Amino acid sequence: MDPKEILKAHISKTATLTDEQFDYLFSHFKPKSFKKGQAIISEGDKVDHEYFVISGCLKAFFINDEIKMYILQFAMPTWWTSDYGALYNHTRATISVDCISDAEVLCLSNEDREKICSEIHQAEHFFRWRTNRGYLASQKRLLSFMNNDTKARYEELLAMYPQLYNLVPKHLIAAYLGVSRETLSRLYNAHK
Amino acid sequence: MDPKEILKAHISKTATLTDEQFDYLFSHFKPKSFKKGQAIISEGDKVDHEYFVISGCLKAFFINDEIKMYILQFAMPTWWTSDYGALYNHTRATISVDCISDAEVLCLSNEDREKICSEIHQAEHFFRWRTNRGYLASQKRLLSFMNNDTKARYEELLAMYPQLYNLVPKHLIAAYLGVSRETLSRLYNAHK
DNA sequence: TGCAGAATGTGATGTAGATCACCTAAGCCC
DNA sequence: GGGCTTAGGTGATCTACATCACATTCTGCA
Repeated sequence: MDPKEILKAHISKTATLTDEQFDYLFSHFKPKSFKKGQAIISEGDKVDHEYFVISGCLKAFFINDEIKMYILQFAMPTWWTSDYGALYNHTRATISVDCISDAEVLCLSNEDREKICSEIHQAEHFFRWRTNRGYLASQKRLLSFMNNDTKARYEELLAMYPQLYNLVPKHLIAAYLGVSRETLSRLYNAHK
Repeated sequence: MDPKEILKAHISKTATLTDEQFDYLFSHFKPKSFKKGQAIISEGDKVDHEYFVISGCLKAFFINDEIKMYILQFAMPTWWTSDYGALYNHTRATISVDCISDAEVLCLSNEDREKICSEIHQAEHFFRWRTNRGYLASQKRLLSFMNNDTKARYEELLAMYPQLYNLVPKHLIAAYLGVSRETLSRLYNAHK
């Protein structure tokens, strides 16, 4: 399935666009390919695009002063990612994005998104719902952080994204859960 | 300042509505007053409204199996709150909302919001941006949870909302930070 | 105005998970 | 294909915070 069809199927779940409108919208996306390990956004960069994943897996992460990494999001096909804080506030990137595997993405600039949203009401509708889902997911994860211990969060993650177990090295899963790789290792070796 | 003017000032920061459009939009909001301690949404309720705070302070919270409370959000004037998960997915409330002080709010039904969004492009624009800000705040809080210890999060919270220190009992601040009230107490009594 | 319940402080003790140190196995690259 | 880097496992120790227990205000309201 080609990128255009994937995006079309994705958007048509929440918004009704005519073919002309969709073609117009799609004309603002630039396809791009990346190799495993390649950076898409690095800390300190100027950020002016967001990315829609067609294939592969990205991670959006934050590195703190003690060089510890925290993963905010794994981005799988049909997910969107970027440093949205930097993108919307026109500040430098504090969140980085790179490729866990080879990946194809569609790039959309902040400017183009805003232009399209103001020109096509249904596009604005789509982006409202997309953000909405992100907000709900983020709240849910926050609650899980407060309420559950590491083991419960690990199981929750694997129940939600079983593919991750094989696709993603364990120390990245630890960085998503916010625990040390040692603790995670002990965790799933204990109950087998 | 009356509720209508407060909402108008709030919305006009991100969207441009004509007076007629705003009047139409405003006609869908129902003002309501609550007393300190009163519940607005209780676990298990059917949720069909969201709430815009005019005065007072609300809290949105979750109670887990061990009857421990976690506060997702303090809602101050010009903030919006609800159990958005339940509201958008038409499920029963898992998040509750009640009043920390006497409060006035404007109620907007989910149905009316969607109707207005489809009728007025700029209203949809406003709600996209509102959700966006919520999403960014939620991501920031998640990062803070992973990266900072309790003391840093406590100081961050008070730096952001100095009013809270006097307005809100300490055990609620602990419930927001996700620590026990004992730990919080020891924390700010240590460094004085 | 007096008292019941809520809010807060503080000691003692238990524990999940961090950190450090070191080891093994598996990719990957010239 | 040999060496080097990255991923992963495991023991020992340390620490922030939870939990329990109880004392001490504060506060709203009968």
